[in-house]
Amino acid sequence: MRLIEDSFSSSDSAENSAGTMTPAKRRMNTVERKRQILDRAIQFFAKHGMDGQLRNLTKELGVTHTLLYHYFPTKDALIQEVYKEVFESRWKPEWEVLLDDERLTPEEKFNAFYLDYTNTVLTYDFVRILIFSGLSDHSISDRFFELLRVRLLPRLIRETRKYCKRSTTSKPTQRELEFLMGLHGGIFYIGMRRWIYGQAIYAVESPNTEQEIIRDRVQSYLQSANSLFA
Amino acid sequence: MRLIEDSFSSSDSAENSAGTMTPAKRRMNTVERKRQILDRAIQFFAKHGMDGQLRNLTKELGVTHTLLYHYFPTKDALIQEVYKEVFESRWKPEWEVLLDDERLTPEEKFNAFYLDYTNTVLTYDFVRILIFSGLSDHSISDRFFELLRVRLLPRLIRETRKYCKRSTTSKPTQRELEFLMGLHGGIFYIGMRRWIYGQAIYAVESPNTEQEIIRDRVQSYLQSANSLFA
DNA sequence: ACCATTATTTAACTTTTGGTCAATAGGTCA
DNA sequence: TGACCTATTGACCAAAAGTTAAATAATGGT
Repeated sequence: MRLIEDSFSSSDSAENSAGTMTPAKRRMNTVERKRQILDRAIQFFAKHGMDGQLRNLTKELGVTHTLLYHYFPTKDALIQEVYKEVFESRWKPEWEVLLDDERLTPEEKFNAFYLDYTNTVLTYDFVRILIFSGLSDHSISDRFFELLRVRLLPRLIRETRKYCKRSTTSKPTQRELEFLMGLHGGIFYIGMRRWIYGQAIYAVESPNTEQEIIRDRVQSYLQSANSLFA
Repeated sequence: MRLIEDSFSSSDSAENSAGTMTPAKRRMNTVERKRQILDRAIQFFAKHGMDGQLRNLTKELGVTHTLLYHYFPTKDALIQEVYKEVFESRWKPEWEVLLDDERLTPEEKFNAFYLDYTNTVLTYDFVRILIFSGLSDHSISDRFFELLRVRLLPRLIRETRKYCKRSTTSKPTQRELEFLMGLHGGIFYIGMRRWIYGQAIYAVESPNTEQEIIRDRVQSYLQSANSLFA
């Protein structure tokens, strides 16, 4: 009796994000279920932090919390997989290709890159999990910044210098890097406001506003770099 | 026996932040102890988040966790006081005075303000607690941004317009505000890198670097505003 | 249709943690 | 010194939360 009630009240078909109405498969195959758990865990931990309770997470899945231990040895193991997933899936190698493209001007590169960066990195999941990570251990935030430092910043500095018609051979100075971080931080702050502080910023009604904002800032950055580092 | 050991091993004199070596007063007066608890709670929650355990907090104080309930009715009450303390003690009304000062140029105002803002707001306690708050309920982060929105941004926009020799009467446009948020966010990001991601940025060896960084960015912002909103 | 496999659940254990309360003891004042 | 006040503690509780192990029931292959 209780069994039957439960399997109805908390089955997938009800919870299933209003619309896709899958017929509440009783038993999933391993890989599919694991995927499902991981996806949901990303959203869940992004929302509640890594202290979120497994029982609440599995409730969203319509499953008992003990089922998790069939797929992940421990909560921490699950969290590590969440980190890995969020972290590794978001970095686009294309960015490096884009920034190395000979046919584009520095300005075009900056604009294209930051627009795409905003859309792929500055998402709910990524921003929040990155910051949750930073607040506790620095496990992923460190790795992420390492990517930034090695793959991205040198290229952006190089393009900045190209724009200013300066030599691109010498090592970036601290001052150049800090000035660049002003632009970069200002753009990351867009994600902060949106996903941490819950601000609307610019509404859905104007999708190209974002592009304008970035264009303004990039232009400002490049022009000022030109006069600062002349 | 156990009693005696405990009162030695975890007494104040040991934990007492290496240096001030007070002789481990057995019994404090109410107001003094409350102050002490609150101060420690701020550091503690800033470090571990609001989910930090009371037993760990009081261990740092060399006191049983039940003592907290002598001073605060509940954990949440303590947290509210922490919020209030951190939040209310950091906002300086002088900032508004400074920005309204007739004798300073816009550039001087921006530089002076953001330098002081960096030093008072971008501290370990403040940045982390603000973000912890933003990640859960938005209780303080909302209030803080309200201050920003009402007391600060209009003044900064006004000064920006003055710098550009434009009329300061009309309401700030979305574009102006967003451009300003680029500067503001870039500066807040300094605190993020330092206190969330644990980056060194510029080391202690060069204390005036911070001033240079801000100066560069402010100058960039104002000059670009001039050309963007001409 | 039956059996082996394994996804899933149920029940139970353990530790953690916010909170209560009566008992203890440090400090002060007469 | 003795008595009162109250800061502080120790024992305890109940709910929360991670983890385990055995029982159950889909599913797929023969």
